Amino acid sequence: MLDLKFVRSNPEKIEEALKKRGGKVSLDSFLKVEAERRRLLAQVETMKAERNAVSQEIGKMKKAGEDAEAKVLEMRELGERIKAIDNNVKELENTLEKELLSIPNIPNESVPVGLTEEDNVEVRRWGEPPKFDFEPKPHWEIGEKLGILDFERGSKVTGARFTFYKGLGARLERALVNFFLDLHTGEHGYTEFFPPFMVHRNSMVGTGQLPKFEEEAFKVEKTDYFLIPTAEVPITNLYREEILDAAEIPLYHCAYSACFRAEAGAAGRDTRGLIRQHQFNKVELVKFTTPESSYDELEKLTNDAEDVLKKLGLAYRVVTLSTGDLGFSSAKTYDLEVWLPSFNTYREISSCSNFEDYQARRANIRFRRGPKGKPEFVHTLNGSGVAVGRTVAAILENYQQPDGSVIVPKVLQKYMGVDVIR
RNA sequence: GGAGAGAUGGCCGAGUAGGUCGAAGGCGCUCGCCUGCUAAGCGAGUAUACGGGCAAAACCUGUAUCGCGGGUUCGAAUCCCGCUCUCUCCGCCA
Repeated sequence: MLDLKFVRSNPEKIEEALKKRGGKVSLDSFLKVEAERRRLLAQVETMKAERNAVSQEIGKMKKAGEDAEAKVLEMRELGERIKAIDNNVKELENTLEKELLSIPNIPNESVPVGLTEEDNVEVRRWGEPPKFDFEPKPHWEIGEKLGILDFERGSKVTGARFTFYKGLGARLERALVNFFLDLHTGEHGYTEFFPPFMVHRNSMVGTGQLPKFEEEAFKVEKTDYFLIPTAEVPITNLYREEILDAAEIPLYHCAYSACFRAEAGAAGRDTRGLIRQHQFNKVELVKFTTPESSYDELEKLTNDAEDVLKKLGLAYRVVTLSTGDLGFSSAKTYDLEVWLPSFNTYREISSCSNFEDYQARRANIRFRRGPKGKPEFVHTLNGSGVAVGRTVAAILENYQQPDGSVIVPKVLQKYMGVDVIR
């Protein structure tokens, strides 16, 4: 959410930013409503001031045994008018809040301007895509053949885009979760959390999934709970409505969670394999920082995620998302894309973003620089560290052998207990 | 799921026959004084949001906030209704 005062005084900046994102939005009506709100607010607050003063007088008069009936009647009538205007103001505020919650974040200056992912800018590459002297297979074929992935039974038991992992497949998934968490807690300084997998509506609003993208989320019937689409939601909302000490931040948190996504509008895309599931596992990195350090922290966070792929020996590249491809709440995002032989291209496996104070304002997460400091909004960041299912896909495809077996990357061998899946 | 108790400022904690309570007191914290050092002591200050004044900061001023929402009333931390959460006991359960 953007600062109302900022919107009020810089509407052209916001309109420009929205345009860069590919929307065309005018703030004219918003500003008109906002001006009306302030007009009415000033009016009703003056009336309340009078009521407070006179009510106090009435109290004194009654105590003194005087007749205050005339003033009581007067105030009764004033009260009616106050109530009417109050309702009016509340209505306008609801309208404004709804609008405000639907305005995306303003992209950072350094974000390349463009309307699609074609306009994303590659920042760097690491590693060499493997060369095969045989026709490499897609991971779903490798997995099925090895008997470690069962897509058909996933569909039978639950539905499309759900999968069973079996044997060393299940173990590989678990090994990756442990490896990711051990790496981030052991070498990168993150504190591990295990969050709830459901959150209430306000938390979803806090990180920006709601109100605009409700059709993307799974709602739990008979409750106000949603299945989390990422651990970003519970972890970022950890400190909602809190004021942190400056000495406490930056906070580095990481968490494993299952992630649930309706993938509305993705029909027909990536229908095979592990790339796009309704349920997948992910280890998420979340940071709470000061405003002045958040962009340095974004670089570090991205490096932390990259370290996972380096240690696994998977070729990847880093791209800066263009304004048009940027997520709703993000000011700047780097995507890590891992090489997938069957796609003959790089595919997203991690997304690392700086939200600046956009989520912090929605979730009301602040910090204080000192005993006399005014509360300020923190900056929040997060990134996948990394998506587990897609990593399984990448390992199966990049480490496949002519005989259909798959070599286990060195760092995973102690978790797997074997060095080859066959 | 049943019964009961509770929710007040950074923390603890007073405050119900409704009025001068944004809220006593204590702790903590900040600044100053005092004191060989430390500790102790003394004094002052110490919530947030949204408006208005101001180019802006400082500052001044108004409104709102005693879990959340609504109601009664000239006036609500105090009365009424609904909800949420916490604690205790019982039941159930991995």
